[in-house]
Amino acid sequence: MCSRYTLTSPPEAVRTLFGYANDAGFPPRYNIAPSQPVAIVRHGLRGQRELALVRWGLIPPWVKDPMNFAMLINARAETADVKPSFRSALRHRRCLVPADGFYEWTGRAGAKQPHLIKPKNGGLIALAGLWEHWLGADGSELETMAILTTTANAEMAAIHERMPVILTPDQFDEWLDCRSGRSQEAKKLLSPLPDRSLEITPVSKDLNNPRNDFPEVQRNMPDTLL
DNA sequence: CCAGACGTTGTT
DNA sequence: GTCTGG
DNA sequence: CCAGACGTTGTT
DNA sequence: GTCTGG
Repeated sequence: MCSRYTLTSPPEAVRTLFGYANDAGFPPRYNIAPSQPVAIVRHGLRGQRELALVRWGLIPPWVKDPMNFAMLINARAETADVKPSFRSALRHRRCLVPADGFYEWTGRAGAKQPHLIKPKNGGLIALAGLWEHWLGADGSELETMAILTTTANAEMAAIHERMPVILTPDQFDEWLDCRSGRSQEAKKLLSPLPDRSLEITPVSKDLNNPRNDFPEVQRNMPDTLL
C-alpha cells in the first residue's frame, strides 16, 4: 500500500523533471496524508502537461454522497482496468504524482514503526496515479486521485507485500497520453520498480501523526529493526 | 430482468 | 470496537 | 496509513 | 455509469 508520502523538492525541480506548462508554488511536505490536497501532473485540454492540485482519495463520478463513501487512496494495478471505480479513470484520466519518497509501516498496533522509501541516490520519483472528476447535484465539484499499487520488489518485500507503481521519465509520455481511450497499453507500464534501486530507512515515530509535517519526521532511526 | 454494490490494506 | 479526519 | 473521536439539544 | 448476484 502507499498511504503517506513526501514531496520536499523545490517547485522548480519538480517542474524541470515533469515538464508541465503552468507554474505553481507549493511548500515542502514531509508527511502527506490521504484527504489532503496534493500536486499531480496530467494532460490538459490541448495535450500539454499541467500541474493540478486535487484531493488524495478518489471519488468515482457515480457516488451520490462523497461524505458517505470511503475514499479510494490506492488502486490495484492488476485489476484497475475492470473495476467500476477505476476503469474509466485508467482509460481517460491517468496522472503522475511527484514525490521524493513514500512511507510504509512495520510492527503491531501501538508499536508502529514507519520507514521512508526513496531512490538510492535521492531525487524525485513519479508515482502512477488516476484522477477523477466528481459533480454534485448542487453543482459542487471535486477533483480527486488514487495511487496505483503493484507487488513489492526485492527491497520492499522485506517490509511489505505491495508498493506504489513508480514510473521513469521515459514512460511519462505514454502514461499521460490518454487520447486512445484504451487502458491495456498503459496497464503494461504498471510493474514494480527494478530491484536494487530503492533504499529503506526507519524514521521517527513522529511521522505517525499526520499533523507532524516537519523535516524531523524523516530523522533516521538506525537502531530500529525492520 | 432488477437491486445493490462499486475499494485496499492488514489483521483476525 | 469502529469510524472520521488528516 | 495513524490519531483521535465516538453525542444531542438548544442557543448564540 | 457499470458490474454482480439473485
